[in-house]
Amino acid sequence: MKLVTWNVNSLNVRLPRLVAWLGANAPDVVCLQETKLEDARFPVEELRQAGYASAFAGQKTYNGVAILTRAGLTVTDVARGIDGFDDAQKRVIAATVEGIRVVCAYVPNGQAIGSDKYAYKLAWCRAAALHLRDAVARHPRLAMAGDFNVAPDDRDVHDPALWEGQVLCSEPERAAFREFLAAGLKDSFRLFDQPPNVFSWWDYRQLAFPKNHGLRIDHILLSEALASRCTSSRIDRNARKGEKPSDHAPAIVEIADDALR
DNA sequence: ATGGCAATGTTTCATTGA
Repeated sequence: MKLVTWNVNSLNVRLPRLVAWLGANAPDVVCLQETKLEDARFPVEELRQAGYASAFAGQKTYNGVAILTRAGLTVTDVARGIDGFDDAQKRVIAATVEGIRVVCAYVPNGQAIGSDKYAYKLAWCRAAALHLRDAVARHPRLAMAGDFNVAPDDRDVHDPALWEGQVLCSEPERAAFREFLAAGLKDSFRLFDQPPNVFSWWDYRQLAFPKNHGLRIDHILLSEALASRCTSSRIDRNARKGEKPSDHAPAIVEIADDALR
């Protein structure tokens, strides 16, 4: 199974790029963030023609998440939001695909240390980690994929001194990320030897992408049962190139078929 | 010290993102 997460920064704008990428990469499951579309405007038919079924939870302008599954895969138990956490923002959708629980998450950005949005981010992460513990207990084969808006450690930052203590890199955010791992998950990217300076997001400004001034903030976390059967984890930097890219690149894992069902 | 860029709707600017 090939599982992907991609913050598309507006599905309306990025649909042609997404459809082209699906055709070239043939993933089985795709977690999307920042669709920025109300459910009534979700491009169900266009994606169906591209060979994918859609489950989604969206809103106008901000946020919005979706899980796409290759036609023919069995999808059950679609759930939206975090149990016990009342949140108007559409940031979580989960579904069971071929026996694997897939949680698609768009963690709040946090804006600035000490801001209301930063407090919301930390509260959101606490609630999500709590919920995750139950979810992993119920679903031994679980993948949490999304835009975590946290660079877990300095290897994930192009200039750690510049970013030290800043939002996306602050210690409370990194501790929140470790709480996700403590729920019983592994950062799939670090299951493998990786080259240095691999990132998933680059600012649109200041030629950040050509200079590779990026952060690795998009992650696929795997429960033990899936981590042990994961054969690769990488980021498709090429998807950040060309006209009208998202500022994020997709992260991709492959899981051996014997982990399914 | 600050803005740089992109997307959206409140649209010819303000807000948000990261």
